[in-house]
Amino acid sequence: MNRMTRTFTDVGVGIKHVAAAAGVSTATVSRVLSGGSVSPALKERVEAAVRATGYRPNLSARRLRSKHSRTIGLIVSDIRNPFFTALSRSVEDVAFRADMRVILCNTDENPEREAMYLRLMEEERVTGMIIAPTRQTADRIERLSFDFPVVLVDRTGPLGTHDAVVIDNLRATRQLIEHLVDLGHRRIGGIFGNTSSTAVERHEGYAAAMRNAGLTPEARFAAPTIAGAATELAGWLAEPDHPRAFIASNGLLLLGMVKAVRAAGLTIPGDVTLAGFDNELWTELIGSGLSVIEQPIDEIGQSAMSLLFDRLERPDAPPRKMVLSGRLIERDASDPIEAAIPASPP
Amino acid sequence: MNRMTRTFTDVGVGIKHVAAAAGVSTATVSRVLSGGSVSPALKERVEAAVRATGYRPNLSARRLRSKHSRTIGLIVSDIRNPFFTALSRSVEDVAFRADMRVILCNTDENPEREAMYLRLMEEERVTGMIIAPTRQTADRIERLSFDFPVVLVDRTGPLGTHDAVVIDNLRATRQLIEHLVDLGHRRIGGIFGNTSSTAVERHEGYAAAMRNAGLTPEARFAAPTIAGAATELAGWLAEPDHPRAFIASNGLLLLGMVKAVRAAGLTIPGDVTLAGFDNELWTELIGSGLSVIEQPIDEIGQSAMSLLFDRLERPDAPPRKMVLSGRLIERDASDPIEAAIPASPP
DNA sequence: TGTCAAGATGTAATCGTTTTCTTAGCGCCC
DNA sequence: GGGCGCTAAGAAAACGATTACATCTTGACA
Repeated sequence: MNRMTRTFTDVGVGIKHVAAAAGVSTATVSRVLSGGSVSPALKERVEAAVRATGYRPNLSARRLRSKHSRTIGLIVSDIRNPFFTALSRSVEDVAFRADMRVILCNTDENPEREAMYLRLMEEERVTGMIIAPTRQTADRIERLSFDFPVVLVDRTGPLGTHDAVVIDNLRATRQLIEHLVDLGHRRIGGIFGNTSSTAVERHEGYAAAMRNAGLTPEARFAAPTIAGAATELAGWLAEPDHPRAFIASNGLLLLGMVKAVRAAGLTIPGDVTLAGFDNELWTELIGSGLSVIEQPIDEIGQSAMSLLFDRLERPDAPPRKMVLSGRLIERDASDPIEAAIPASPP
Repeated sequence: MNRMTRTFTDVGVGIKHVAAAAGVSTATVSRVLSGGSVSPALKERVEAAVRATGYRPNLSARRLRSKHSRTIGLIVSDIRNPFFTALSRSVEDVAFRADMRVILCNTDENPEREAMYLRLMEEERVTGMIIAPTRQTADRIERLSFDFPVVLVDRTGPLGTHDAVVIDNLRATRQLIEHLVDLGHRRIGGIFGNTSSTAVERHEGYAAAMRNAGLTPEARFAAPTIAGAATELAGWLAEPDHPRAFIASNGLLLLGMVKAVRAAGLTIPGDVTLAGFDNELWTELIGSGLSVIEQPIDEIGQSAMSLLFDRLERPDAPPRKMVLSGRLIERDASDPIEAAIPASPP
């Protein structure tokens, strides 16, 4: 026990040692461990030997032989985005309960990193992969064929080759716009991410809803980060005739917008009303003037895992796209600024 | 290519196919792939064969034979806590650059889950493990010996058997208290988590700093969650003679406290001043009356990985404890309430 | 009582790599 | 020109489990 030199080169006990200790064959040990049929007597002896030797099965060997990795690859584009954090937690939780592990891959919206991680998934022979890809990579993935189920989350490609879980972005954006219109806003700017299909859809929903209401869309695009949105909105607010309401295509952008508003010395909802996606904890703190679409993140993660498991059982079933819906959380500016003012063209 | 039935049972090409395609032995292929010495001619042929066959090395087989898993186990207690999110990102980033993968383990401060994940780390034969354990598990870990380096982050045990990266909690808490005292506060309550060594240290620092200033500590403990702190503080605020300043031992608790204050119809910094740990993005939004200790999270993650790599090279060096320091970010209540009022015993 | 099926156990092949060992070839030096 | 060392390459062992297959025991049933 008190080795004077540690070496970290595993010289641990293997299944052979256990077998020897229990006086049985390795096959029997294996069967005890994986629930094969063995007599109670032997089973007990083996279990005792396992305890006595402190045996830990070597998962690499097990995987190599059994061809089951019991591993889920989770590839997210920005783990600092609370949406993906919550998603990770949800996926990890399901995996844990299914006795599977999760390899965490963070790509920072970088297609090169995505590509490397895709390759890793193949080399790991993962049981399945859950990924929120950039637009670029989504296209690639849809053209590629994998030896394991792939589930796209939050983001999809145009082809729909793989299973997917998304929310109804068009509907959600429409709700958001209608809400702002109800409040009396006529000019509503939008800042959207420039890397994801989700941002694209939300932009489309925004544009459609605006036109539907007889209003003119004013959209700008930014890197999907706090700083990206803050810079973009700061510039916008510096323009003489800027809108008094804005929406953002995700929580990070929304926070960036709040910061920009504050930095410009303006108040919410006094000067500016905001709205956007993700019911992040801090949004509640703003109090009024910041309505959001809450996404059912836990359900997204759980659904993704379900789709994945289903797919393992029916590899040839047609791909399923699961569309969940967001929930509008109204945190109104009680006294909207432009309520009485007629709409003016940009 | 257009298989009519997908099966997900890997029948992929192995190193043998590549070897055959290139007209060489598997040993040569292996050497090409891992940078052994082969003639340029063969090397080229092998690389062509790899490309042509779409060969993906089987990592399980590789690990089994080579005994290097190139895998880091990361065990955090609550991935939804932005501190751990940032830590994960940092660790993942270093791992990625070192061509290693990260297994994500979230324990929800649950010792049973921690135990299962510890076992998993052994079975995975990880290269190393980075863990933020509960107090209970920290004690266990310190008594246990592992076949791989273990680095404790954020939290430690009393024995110091393993490498660790922490911040100077006593100093940080002292800074926090001194700052509040400078602002004129005499009664400062504290809410601390009840699962981590970190919370304990911060409580000790708090108590010491208070006594040092001739003040009476008033500490309470709660589950380290938003709800935990919110409930605790709500009750506290309902008491007739409660403090007007509070500190929290982490960001989650701090947010819970903000919510409780708001829910009680009180204002920050008007009625209550808060302070605590973790410079989370939302804290800035409060503006005034909420000072925080910013932790160098990226550096913590990077240092943990460094300690781990160092340990691999010198297994027998004495354990190192790396103590980083937090930075006080003052967001003052400019006009502290009790400034002119003499201290009153609780 | 003999046959057969079913269940328990052991033997040995196997998974896909890396690595050790061997051999072949080549240049160098005395 | 023979011995020596060095490098490139292949053959085969090894990694540690699972599992196909063979063997043996036992009980049921005709």
